[in-house]
Amino acid sequence: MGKIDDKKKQKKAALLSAAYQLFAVKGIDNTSVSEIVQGAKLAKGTFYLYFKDKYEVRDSLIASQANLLFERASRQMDYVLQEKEPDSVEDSIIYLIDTVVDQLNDSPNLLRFISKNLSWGVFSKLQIADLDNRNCMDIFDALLSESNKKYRQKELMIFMIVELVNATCYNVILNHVPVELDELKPDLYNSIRNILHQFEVKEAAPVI
Amino acid sequence: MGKIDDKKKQKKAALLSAAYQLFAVKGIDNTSVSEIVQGAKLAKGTFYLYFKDKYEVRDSLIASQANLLFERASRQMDYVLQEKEPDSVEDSIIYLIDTVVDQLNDSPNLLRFISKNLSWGVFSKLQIADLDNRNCMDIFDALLSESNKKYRQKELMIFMIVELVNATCYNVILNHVPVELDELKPDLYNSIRNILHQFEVKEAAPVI
Amino acid sequence: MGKIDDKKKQKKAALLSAAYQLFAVKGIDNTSVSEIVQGAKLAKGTFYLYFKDKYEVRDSLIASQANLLFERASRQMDYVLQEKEPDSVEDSIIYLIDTVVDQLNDSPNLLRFISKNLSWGVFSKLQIADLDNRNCMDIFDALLSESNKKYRQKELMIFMIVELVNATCYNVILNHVPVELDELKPDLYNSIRNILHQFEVKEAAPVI
Amino acid sequence: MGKIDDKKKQKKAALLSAAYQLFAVKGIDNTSVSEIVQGAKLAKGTFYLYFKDKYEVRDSLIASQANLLFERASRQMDYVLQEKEPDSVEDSIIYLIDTVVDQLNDSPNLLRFISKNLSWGVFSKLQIADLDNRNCMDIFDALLSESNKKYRQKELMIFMIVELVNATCYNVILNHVPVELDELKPDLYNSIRNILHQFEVKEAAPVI
DNA sequence: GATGAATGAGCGTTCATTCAT
DNA sequence: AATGAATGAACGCTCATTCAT
Repeated sequence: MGKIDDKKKQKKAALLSAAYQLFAVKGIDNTSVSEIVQGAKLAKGTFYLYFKDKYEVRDSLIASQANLLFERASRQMDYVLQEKEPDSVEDSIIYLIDTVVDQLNDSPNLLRFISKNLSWGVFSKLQIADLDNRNCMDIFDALLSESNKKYRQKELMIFMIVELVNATCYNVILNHVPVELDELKPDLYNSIRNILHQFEVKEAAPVI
Repeated sequence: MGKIDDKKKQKKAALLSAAYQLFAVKGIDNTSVSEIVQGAKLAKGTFYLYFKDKYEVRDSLIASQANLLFERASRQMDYVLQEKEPDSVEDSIIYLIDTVVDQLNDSPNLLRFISKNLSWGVFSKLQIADLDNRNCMDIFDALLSESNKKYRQKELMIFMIVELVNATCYNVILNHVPVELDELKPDLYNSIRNILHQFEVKEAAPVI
Repeated sequence: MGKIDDKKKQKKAALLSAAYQLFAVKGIDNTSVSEIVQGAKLAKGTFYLYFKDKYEVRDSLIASQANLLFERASRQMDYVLQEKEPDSVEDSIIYLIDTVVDQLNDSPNLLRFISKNLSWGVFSKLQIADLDNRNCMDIFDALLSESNKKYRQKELMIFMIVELVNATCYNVILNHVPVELDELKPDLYNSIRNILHQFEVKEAAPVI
Repeated sequence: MGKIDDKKKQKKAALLSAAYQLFAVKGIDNTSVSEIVQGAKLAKGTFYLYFKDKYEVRDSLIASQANLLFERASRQMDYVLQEKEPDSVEDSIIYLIDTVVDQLNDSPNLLRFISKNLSWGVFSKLQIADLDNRNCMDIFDALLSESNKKYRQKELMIFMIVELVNATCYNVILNHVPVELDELKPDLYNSIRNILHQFEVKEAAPVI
């Protein structure tokens, strides 16, 4: 019966949602299963019907939240690309990042959760469910390969960009130091453009 | 009597040292007071004579470890500057950062501890005890003011540099992904130079 | 309709069988209702349609398992007695016991379960279903009354024999200490003969 | 300071005593640490200062209780032997067993605890602290070697005797079935004598 | 000042039992 | 009749904190 399955999904979602709030605010280590079930208004035992422990909840959340993040970013990009061809691949990447940054700005919990739990090792292999099971790296790759420019060490380049965005936005959005997000953006995006240039392979001019 | 004070300092130092090792390896949340006093070979009650709780220990450690880090970096720079004038302020800054990065590479515990606990808010106001009570920002400031170039929004610039270094080194040194430190350095330092250029204020050429 | 009753019997049998395996291997206290229904491939709630709790299952199992044990022993004896008259009642009793011991040796689970759960109080009143509702004591009694010898305190005598067999076989069969079953048997059966002699009432020779 | 050590010993003793009562009456599996500390009127955490878990308590109790049992039996024997030389080694062994049986009769908890927890494997290797660290088997051995008779397979013989005593006394003392202890003793001891005879090696009469 | 035995709240986890479906 | 999701009490165990010595 669909009714029961619906209720189960609701319960699981309630647990994930409660855990997400708590993980983002207090961190995983300072969040107890008791607090999670209290937040979800369920009995303690119910938690263990759905998850092995809180770390399984975290893993589930990482996947789903990153999914949401990139899904929304991807949808946004598709919408924009319908309207107007971007001037360059760099512009596209900046636009993609800007969409992500705006999402993080709208949801500090998402930012806190992602920053605290998403290491590069996990991030780079993350599967985005609704995008043909491609991982995050593939999305960047696809964007880059549309360019007529060549890039060396693409993974290192993306790594540097992602870490720079993540680290600076964390402080700026959550603590408002040393500047506000609006003030950061121009210089952040400029730096990203510089990093892209830096990894660009200049081919020798063909000899005539 | 100094002897008693000496003993007290020794005990406090023993607690700090034991806590530092444990915090770096297991994280604060997974370190118990019992483990700290065991490591310091002191009684459990003694801990509470010196610290309110383990979070006070963490705060104390952040200050002292960052102190050590910058003190060493500063000493190293002074030593080098005696030998040879650097070609430019950019070179000096890169050199300073390189010294810090090498220290972090030599002591993963230090890196783990600093990275996880040192927010920009704390960092930017950090007092370096043995350096005329100047804070870390002042050191950069001093270096920059020696240049004949002008920089806008110095704090934002330093913030971006520090966060980029911190975030990339954390992954590269501790997890060896996506590359090894030697491979990261050239591109990391190149990016830093780019950030410096980006914040450089080009003065209008004087009209003759 | 018989079909429904059949299904019910099947389910009850499945629960008993699953419980028996688990009780014998892990002991009652370390066996959960969850494990039993899992073994029986039934839903958790179904258990409570057939039994109040696992202790009722145990009681039910004791009866049925002891039943099986003695039924098989009895069948075996009947079969043998058809062939050849035993030399003496002692021989018959030893033969009966040997049959039981061999069954226990073939099924350590049965031994473990019986030994841990079958007290003398329960055993001595145990009804054997297919044997005219006679209890175990009656079987011994019948055997003994076929003899031309007289025995005093028959119940005490049987008690001592049963306890000696049970206790020694438990250790020897399950733990193989201090000897193996083959090495135990001659001395065990010899001791039983001695116990039988010991309880034999020597009647005064009739005066002529 | 002795005072603190005294208090510690008192606490450990209180825990052992409370556990002993509970283990004997309810069995180990149905006894919780909570109940033990409640019985000892201590806090839950205190339990874990003295024992790893309840199984360590059990092991400690087995050793100490068996020690007490045999120490008392041994003392009693020494006392009696001062008065009068026993007529034979068989008499000595029967006397030793009788002393043990009387102790078990006086303390049903001891009997219940010993019977439920002391397997032959454990028993046969049990070290008696105050008896030159000899184990239980050694005591029997020593008694037997004082005889001018020879016995084969001494371990098997003692095993059969111990198991017979243990099994019969458990039912008779605790459940008063099928007879009372006074009624059991003559036949039990007679059986033991028979077992001893049975294992006695009759040496061939020297040929003249 | 220093100790470490003692505490008890709170953790993660299990499980007998209930009950809506 | 049969199910299995849900419950919450109770488990074993840890640990920050206190306090008599």
